[in-house]
Amino acid sequence: MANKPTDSLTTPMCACQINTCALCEEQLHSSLTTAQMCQIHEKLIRVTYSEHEILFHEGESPSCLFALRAGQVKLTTSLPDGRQQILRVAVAGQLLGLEIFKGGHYPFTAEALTDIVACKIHHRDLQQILAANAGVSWRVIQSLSQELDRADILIRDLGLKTAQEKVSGFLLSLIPKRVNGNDALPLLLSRREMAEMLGLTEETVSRVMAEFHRNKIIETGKGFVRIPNPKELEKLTGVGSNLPSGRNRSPSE
Amino acid sequence: MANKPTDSLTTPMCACQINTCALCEEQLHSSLTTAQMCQIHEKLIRVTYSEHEILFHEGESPSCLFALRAGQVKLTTSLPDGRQQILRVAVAGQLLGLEIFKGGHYPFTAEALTDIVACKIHHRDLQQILAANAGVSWRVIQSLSQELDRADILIRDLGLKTAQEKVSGFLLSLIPKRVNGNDALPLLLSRREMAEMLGLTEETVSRVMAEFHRNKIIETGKGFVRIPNPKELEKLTGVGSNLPSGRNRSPSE
DNA sequence: CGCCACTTTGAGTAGTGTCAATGCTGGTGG
DNA sequence: CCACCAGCATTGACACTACTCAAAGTGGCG
Repeated sequence: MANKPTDSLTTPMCACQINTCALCEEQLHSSLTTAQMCQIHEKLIRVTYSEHEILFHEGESPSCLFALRAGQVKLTTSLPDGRQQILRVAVAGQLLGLEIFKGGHYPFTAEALTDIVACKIHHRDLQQILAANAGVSWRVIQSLSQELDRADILIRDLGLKTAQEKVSGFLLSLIPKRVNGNDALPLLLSRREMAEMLGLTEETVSRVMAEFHRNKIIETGKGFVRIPNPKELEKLTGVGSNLPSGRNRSPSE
Repeated sequence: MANKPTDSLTTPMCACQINTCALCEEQLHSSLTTAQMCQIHEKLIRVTYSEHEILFHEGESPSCLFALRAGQVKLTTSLPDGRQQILRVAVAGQLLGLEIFKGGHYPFTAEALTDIVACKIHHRDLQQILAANAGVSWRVIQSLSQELDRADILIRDLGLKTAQEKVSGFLLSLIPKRVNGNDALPLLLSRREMAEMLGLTEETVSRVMAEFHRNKIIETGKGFVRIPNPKELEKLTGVGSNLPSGRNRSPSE
């Protein structure tokens, strides 16, 4: 198995489009019959959004869950006075809106950072599917588990790190798994948005980035960053064990 | 050292203990046969821990998932230099260690804040159970969904709130749903631990608490707080729409 | 060309962290 | 029983990070 997520193989064995949706990728093929998958696909609705469009607002009554196929979505929550926090950025392959299972309202606003392709599904439809297909449940559980893990890392960084550490950690997170040293990395977030993610102000982010630039640790440009030597940045993240001056005292003697 | 797995087998309808474990409460009864439930219970191991005992350490290879039956557990992660962050406090009824489904290692340390009673289950056993019982999967999904929701709230608070707002928000979170006005609420966290949860220092927490005390907003004592008039605190949390001076500028023009 | 959004830079300061000293409390052992 | 100690909490003086306010630079687009 392990066929490419691209629509490569894609023998559309039925009216629906097998193999084209995040909810139905590799890991499900083994556990579902074709009939089951078609049944699922009947409930899926292909949708697209343009950059800056809102998928849904915080506080709205949830109806649908999304499986992102292409593009990135920014998830934000805010305090009543307008201060805004980016919770995470969802990328292709991730599920979005899983929080609705707890009932209540969407706990955040979802805004397209790029043009988006997604499959959405009514959450009661999904609930039925979950009841019938352990494989889908398993996929959902893994997805949630990973989101929670990412959330925990952000909590740690927000709680413990200095501005420098936050920014360098964020920049490092842009580097894809397969390290190809010197490429320019796309940076979809503005300074303000980076600030909203890291619990800083845009001026602080800008200053830290400028300093990194001066020190030849990064090269900046509109919509991208280049990180010639990630090791340099790692020394500044706090997770690389050495730090010049932590914001919170270290409890280790 | 750590655990004393008191495999106390007691009571009900079959050899296993129906109705006594968080994994198997009300919502499951409808969807599982007694036989199925017994099958699950066979895999569960009743364990107890004393206050301050460690259930597992960050970075350890995960073997088990826990369902908390009684007591509270503090989940912490830290940077290599020792700075420590409390991610959340798990209470009775919650599942603990769900993050292991993503594979890898425990992403946090779990330490008993009180004496603990829990059921633990090997994660491959649970995986089998999940594959066979949609009802259990559903329960796990809901639990994860709720944890994620709580994590998001902490992210928001860490990113946006001032020290005052953080502390008042934390204090309000101690009030149980069923409001019984003037009772003393148990406070299991020390000042240091509150600080580790809120991204502050213990001195700052202490000062804010002292100020609240001076202003007659709270009464403090060893191991408890009293909040005579929660409305007063709500005015200081930032979620109550009015705030004297937010730390981050409000982007709302 | 001029407008607008975004970014950068500067000067000043509020809010927290840091360091240090003291007080309080509960447990331990002589 | 009390003296001692260790851990937690409080308080003060001071330092410094990151925020605030302000102004100017940059680049895209009608």
